[in-house]
Amino acid sequence: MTDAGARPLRKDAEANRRRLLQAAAELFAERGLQVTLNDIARHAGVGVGTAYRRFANKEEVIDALFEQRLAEVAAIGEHALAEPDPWRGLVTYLEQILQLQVKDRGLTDIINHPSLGQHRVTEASERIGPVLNLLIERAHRQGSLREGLAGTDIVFLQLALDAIIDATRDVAPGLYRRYLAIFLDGIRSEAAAPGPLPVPAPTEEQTQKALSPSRPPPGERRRAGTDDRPDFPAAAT
Amino acid sequence: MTDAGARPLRKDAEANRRRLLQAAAELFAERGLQVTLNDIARHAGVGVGTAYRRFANKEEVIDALFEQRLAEVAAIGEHALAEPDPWRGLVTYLEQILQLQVKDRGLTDIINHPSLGQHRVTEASERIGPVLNLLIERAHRQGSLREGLAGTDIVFLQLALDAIIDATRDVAPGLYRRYLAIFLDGIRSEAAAPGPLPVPAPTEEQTQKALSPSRPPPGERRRAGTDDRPDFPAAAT
DNA sequence: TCCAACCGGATACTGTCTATCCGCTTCTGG
DNA sequence: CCAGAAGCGGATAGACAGTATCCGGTTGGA
Repeated sequence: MTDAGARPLRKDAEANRRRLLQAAAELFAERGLQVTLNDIARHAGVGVGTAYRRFANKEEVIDALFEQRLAEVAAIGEHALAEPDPWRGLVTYLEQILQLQVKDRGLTDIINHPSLGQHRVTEASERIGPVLNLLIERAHRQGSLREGLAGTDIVFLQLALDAIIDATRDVAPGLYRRYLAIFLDGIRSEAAAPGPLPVPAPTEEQTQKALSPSRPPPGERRRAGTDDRPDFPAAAT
Repeated sequence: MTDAGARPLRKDAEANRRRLLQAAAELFAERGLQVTLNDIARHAGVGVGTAYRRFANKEEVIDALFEQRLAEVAAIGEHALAEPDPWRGLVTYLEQILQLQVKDRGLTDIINHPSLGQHRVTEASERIGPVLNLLIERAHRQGSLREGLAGTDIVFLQLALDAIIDATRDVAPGLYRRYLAIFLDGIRSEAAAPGPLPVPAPTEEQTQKALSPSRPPPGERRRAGTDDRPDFPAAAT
């Protein structure tokens, strides 16, 4: 469903389309979904007009990329399901998903503030919800999972960790693993003697920084001309 | 520091000032810090001009209220410190802070997206940081706290829980307690056999709703005339 | 009684993002 | 090789949201 359109675009047009998608992926990952279609165009090194001719609006761009992301997530789920040890499967799932989110701010956006997500949230949960439930069920059968824990719990646990990821991405990108470990210990059935945590505790300075708006959270202010680097030579013209 | 100004305001002016502060507190709690000074004025039943004559901008209003909130939080800290059992003290602290946040969206805003907080974050952490450290230290001496856990960890744990609170405030206001329990179990030293969780797992429907932007997260759209209910009769005029 | 202090709220500004338009350029098939 | 359809760039119009001011009219209190 990627590009099997009705009648083929002209060669340059198709190239620009890909260029835009690529730029959008990068920008979404880097800054989140709030980037402008104009931003994307500039980053892709094409005119705004071109962007709007290819995609009616940002929504369409997101849609075009969303499938990919969703597939990735689903793949992680399958992969986790393939893991012979159920508990390890669950852990792997969380680790991988979260790692993906560290690198892709846009993905986190869809999950946390689905302002642009709407129907996509539904789609996502229909796709990965079942996998999650399987993962949980398996772990329950193994007896490794705390009584009463449901698939939906994982979603909220992920949401919680996301907040940490978001706050620390630029300050201490791996810190979330510390709290993931804590979570996991709170989630397993037989409470093994809690081992050492994987990451050292954040310093007070890191903590401060993580809570400070110096990063570009919602409305970043980038100096002009910093992002209009057309990484690729323009197509036509 | 509340109102001991240089020379007293005229009676009506002072009344309006209080009215504005009151309105601001309500609105911040209900909708977060993103409300407009105009919103506040309308909610207070006074003109915008009046609002701007009393406070140069929203910042000033926040400042005027921030001290109160901070004091509340600090009080919770002290209170927790007074608790004879260190572990219970820590738990109490978290429970009470979080409960406060459920009711006050603005408080959460300052912590999570301090776009308007800045220096306030510093102030806050200077004020409650030490208390937190004492709380932790005490628990460590008791031996009830997991090795290596620091005061800063609590901040991030709180941040994580905040995300859940924010997402579920309107759908399942108490749900966060379920995850608090999980957290706590991941944080204590001797892993007691994990008891039942305090709140049932969220249904899939609740989960969906929590992730849906039907609530007013950043840019709510309220129908006109819904909020311009001057709860109090206007002062002068 | 008088006037400095105050009030309301229309409105001018500002900044941000969306989306279109149109003159020029480039592909492509006959 | 050439015509003209398809495409291109980017200035700019428009929509909106939030900020802040101004000024004619009102009020408190010495």
